[in-house]
This record gives sequence, structure tokens and C-alpha cells, in this order.
Amino acid sequence: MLDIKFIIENKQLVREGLDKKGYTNIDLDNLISVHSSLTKLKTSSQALAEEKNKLSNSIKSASNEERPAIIAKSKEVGEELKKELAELDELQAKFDDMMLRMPNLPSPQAPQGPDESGNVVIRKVGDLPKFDFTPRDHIELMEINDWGEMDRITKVSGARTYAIKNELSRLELAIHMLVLDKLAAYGFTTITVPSLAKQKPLYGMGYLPFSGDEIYYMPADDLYLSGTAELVLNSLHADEILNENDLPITYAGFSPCFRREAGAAGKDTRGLVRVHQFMKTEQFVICKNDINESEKWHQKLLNISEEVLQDLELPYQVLDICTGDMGAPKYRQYDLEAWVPSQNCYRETHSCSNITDWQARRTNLRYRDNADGKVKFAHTLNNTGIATPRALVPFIECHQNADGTVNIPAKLQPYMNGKTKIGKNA
RNA sequence: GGAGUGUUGGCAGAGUGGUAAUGCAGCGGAUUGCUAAUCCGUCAUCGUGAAUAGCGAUGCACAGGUUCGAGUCCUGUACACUCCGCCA
Repeated sequence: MLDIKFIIENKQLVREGLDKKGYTNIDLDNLISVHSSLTKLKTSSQALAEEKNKLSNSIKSASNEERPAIIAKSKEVGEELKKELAELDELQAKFDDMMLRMPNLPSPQAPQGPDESGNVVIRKVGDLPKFDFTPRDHIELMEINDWGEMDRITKVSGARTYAIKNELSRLELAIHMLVLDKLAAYGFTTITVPSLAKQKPLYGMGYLPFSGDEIYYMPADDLYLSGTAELVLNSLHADEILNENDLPITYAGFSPCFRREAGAAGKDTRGLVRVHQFMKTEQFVICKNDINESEKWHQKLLNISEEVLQDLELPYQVLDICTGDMGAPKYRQYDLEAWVPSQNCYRETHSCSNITDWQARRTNLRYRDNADGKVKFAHTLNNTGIATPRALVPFIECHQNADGTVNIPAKLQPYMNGKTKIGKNA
């Protein structure tokens, strides 16, 4: 959410930011005019409330003779006030809805572009694997090593689900342990969080009203299935006023994640790339309302996830996501993409975002600044730590051998009982 | 699922229908000066202000209701705790 006062005072700047992100149809003049009506209504209803308070307070000390007249007058003012408050509620709801639909403004440093074609490759790290045999894709590797039940499981759980078996299932969890240990070493608080959430956190994070189609909803309990631990961590401290000394708060949150993939019909239908349920270790940071501070954390989070891919010995590229491709909540976004030999391209494994105070305004997450004692909205940032099974795709494809076995990188070996290689022929 | 108890500012904690005590922390100011103490103000949201001034409105888990007036009475919901039931 943006600050309405900021919008009014910087209309041109806001307009440019919205346009860069592709929200050209948001009507700022209308928003400002609704806000102006709202303010007028507040002023007049407050005058009525003041009058009513004065009347009410005078009743106790009034004489028996004058009391009935004052009560009658107070009732009358009360009726008028009630009418104005009803009107106010309606207008407030309209205004709130408009504000919830306002995306965050992009960083001036973010590349400009209409869609993913405008994303900029910042760097490529690691050498692409060279095979002296025809490499198999991840599905074939799973078949020859008895690592999955990709066909049977769809009979049980439907399309875009997966079941992985044997060493690969333990590899999946081993990778999460490696990442959780790494984040803990960097001072992050490891935390396992529920995948169930009420509706309010969805608005807090910005999933609603922007991408409601993506979310599973369970009407019997009025609960949603979370698509990321970010959702839960972002609301964990909602409505709190933290002490500045408590910041930064850094979480490494692990949770099963659920996504309907409603807009992805036909894309990546086979295999482990795009599934309805997956496991994710998420990096989440709450820091001071200071752009230098949050940009510093943005780089830090990016560095950590690059280190994860380096530990996994996967070649990857870093993308600076352009204004038209980044999501509504984001100020600046980097994606990491790891190399997938069978597709001859890089595929997304990490998404690293600085949200500035946009989410904190929605969740009312504040802290008291040490310097001036003022209450301020915090900045929040998030990044993938690792998400599986998607990350297994580049992993087993890049590390495969001619006999179908898959090499385990040195950093991961301690998490795999020292094994250097897995597979039927290992 | 059943029964009971509870939810008051950043924290602690009073308040039995008539303007939300008090303490601690933080911030601002004053004063005295021996490593600190004391005093005053402030403390969340919004409106009106150039204003971080004054004035006013709102805020006691949330949403309604009764009343001239609700932290207080009534109803519903959420959450927490205790006991019972069920359970990986």
C-alpha cells in the first residue's frame, strides 16, 4: 500500500511509476477525489460527534427540568451522526478497496520494460556442463533410477503432482537442510510455519486482490492454502509496534506451498518444474524504514541464494527484473535461473524482492525509531532459499553421468551420508 | 466437538453505566550537577492547521445491539488458557 498523502503530493511521480509497471488504467484523479470527499465527510461527522459528546456529558450535572430537553436534542444529533457514519463507512470501504489495488512503485534503478522481454541479465556464473553422451532429461533420469511415481500419483492426486522415491526423496530434504543450516549460520531464525492461512494475511502480502486465482481456498473452514512461507511470515508481526533494537528480524521459514497454477495451462505440464504442491525454504527480512538499509539486505539475500546455487554446483544467471514483469508488491526484484540441459535454457529457481514499506502498511507492521521516537512502517524483503522439487530438475540434469547416476557436490555430501553419487549404477 | 475462564496503550496493570488510574520503557523539555537524580509534557489512528503548535474525533480483541452516554450491560465471532472427548 502507498501513503495517500504521498500520492497527492507526488501525483506525477506516482503516475510514472504505475505506468512503468503497466498499471496505466488506474485513475489517480478519481482516487484523490474519493479521498477528498472522505475527508470532508470525516470533518463534518466529527463536528456532530463533538456536539453529541458535549450534550451527553452535560446531562449528569443538568437539573431535572432541563434534562429531558437535552436528552431529546442529543438523540436528534445522534440520529444525524448515525446517518453520516453509515455514509462514511461506505465511502471508506470504497477508498480502502482502491488503495489495496495500488501496486508498489518500482525503484528508479529497475530496468524499464513491458514484460519479461525487458529483463536484464546481470551476470552468468558457472560453466555449462559438457556431456560426451546424450544427456537425459529429469523425467527419464527418474524413471531409470526408480526415483518417482509420476504416472501413478496423478491417479491419486491429479495433474501437476509428484511423488519422488528412494535417494531422490532424501536428496530433496538434504538440500533443504543444507540451506537451513546456511541461513542459521548467517543468523537467520529457522522456523517451520503452517500452510494454512486466513484471508487477512493474503491482503497483507498482496496476493489479494492481485492474484486470487492462484490460491486454494477451503470454504468449510474459511481458510486458504499458502503459496509461500512469505505469506505467513509477513503477517506474523502484523499490528505490532516493534522496538528498533529488535530489527532486523531475519527468518528462514520452511513450509509446504500450494499453488493452483491457474494461468499456466499447457506450460511445463510434465515433470517437476511446475507443480501444485512443493516445499520451500524462504528467506524473509524485516528491517528499518531506510532505503539504503533495505537495499543492503536485498543484495545480501541475493548473495545468499547465489551461494546456495554455487554450493549445489549449478550454473546460473542473475536477472534484474524489469518494471513490467515484477509483481505488484515489488520495488526491485532479482531472479536467479539455473541451467536446465534438456531445455537448453535457464529456469527460475529463486526470486529475490525488496518490498519497501508496501506490505508493512497493509499488515500495520511498525517499529519505534530510536532517533526520533516516531512510529514508522518497517521494510520487508523476501527471497527463495530453495524450492523443491523444481530445483531438482537442474540438479539431476547437470550432475548426471552416462550410466544414469548423478554426482553429489562436495558441500551436499555431508547431508547425504557422505555419498558422492546416487542412482541404480552408483 | 463439549464446559469454564479470560483478552485494557510498546510492556505491566487498575478501572462494577458519566471525560481510560498508575508504574516501567521510549521521545521532548526543564532543573540540579559528580558517572546520575528529580520534575513536567508526550506516548496509537484520523480530521483541522504551515506546524513535529493548539483544538477536536476515534481507539479497552473484532463485529453488532441496548442507552442521552458502554472498557463496564446483551448477542455473535476470533484468539488464549484450564478440564473433558477425539487423535498422528
